[in-house]
Amino acid sequence: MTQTDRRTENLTTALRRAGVRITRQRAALLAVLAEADDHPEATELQRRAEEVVPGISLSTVYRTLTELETQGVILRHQFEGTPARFEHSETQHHDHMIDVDSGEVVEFANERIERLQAEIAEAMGYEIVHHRLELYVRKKVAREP
Amino acid sequence: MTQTDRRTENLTTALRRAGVRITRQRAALLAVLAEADDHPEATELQRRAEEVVPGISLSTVYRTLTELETQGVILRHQFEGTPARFEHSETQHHDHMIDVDSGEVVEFANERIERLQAEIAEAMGYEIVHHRLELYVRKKVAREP
DNA sequence: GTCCCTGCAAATGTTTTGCATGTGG
DNA sequence: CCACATGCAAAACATTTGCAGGGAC
Repeated sequence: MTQTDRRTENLTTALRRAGVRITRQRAALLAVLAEADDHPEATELQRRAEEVVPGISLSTVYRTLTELETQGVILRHQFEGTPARFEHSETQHHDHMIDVDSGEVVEFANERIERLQAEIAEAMGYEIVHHRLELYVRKKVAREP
Repeated sequence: MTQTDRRTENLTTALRRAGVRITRQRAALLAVLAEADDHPEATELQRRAEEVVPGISLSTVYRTLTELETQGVILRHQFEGTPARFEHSETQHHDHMIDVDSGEVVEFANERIERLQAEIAEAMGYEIVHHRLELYVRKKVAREP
């Protein structure tokens, strides 16, 4: 049993305890999400899940993603100009850089930025519920052409 | 002549030079945008513009907003869970805090965060095209109830 | 007068929902 | 078994677009 399988198993148990039935469709999506190290959108997740559950409908994919988001299992990102993209939330908090040319998503974390954000909110009488930091970037060329 | 009027007039001239015809609809939207100190969405801008140009269509509003964004006159923000919201871009760069309870948008600027972002991108071989920092916040209560 | 712009209606793309049927626990 | 999940089709929603007529310059 791989570590990913074990993680998925624990998750499944936790979800069941939370009253979420683990159907074939949901199990497939959980597996797909656990394996994914990119940030796929709903249709891509459907495509990947179909290898296990042919005919899984897009509505079910969306309904499941919403449920998993509610349960805190996954994160939904709305980057500019694309459908929502998803990732499992078992990793450390991080923000995203999006390569505007390739669409590739790179994760990064910076403790100082996090702290500054909290301070700013605090100073204005607010507390942060969540935040969103996205850097839309382009690969640097060694020298101007 | 107010300062807002003067700004709008200069803008109009600049846009005309850029080959953008200033129709009644566009003039109305420019005026509405210049006056607005909030972050209205397209339908709200249509509502406000209708006081000057009754019957202005939503397509025209969207088309104009896209054009003005291209010309660098306005900024389009896609906050979570709402249609796009717009603001004129004549002010200093800033980021946004969104009160999740009221939907109110508060602007803030922080030079250190800006610098950190640039450094992070730089360190990973990228340059920032643009970025997006949104703090979804809640008003702090003096003491837990 | 010439293009560009407008309004309308229809299309688009993503996501949600109503309903009859299927199935996990 | 039965409450909840699914698939399908249709709706919802924000935004864009094709087209015929109108207006800025």
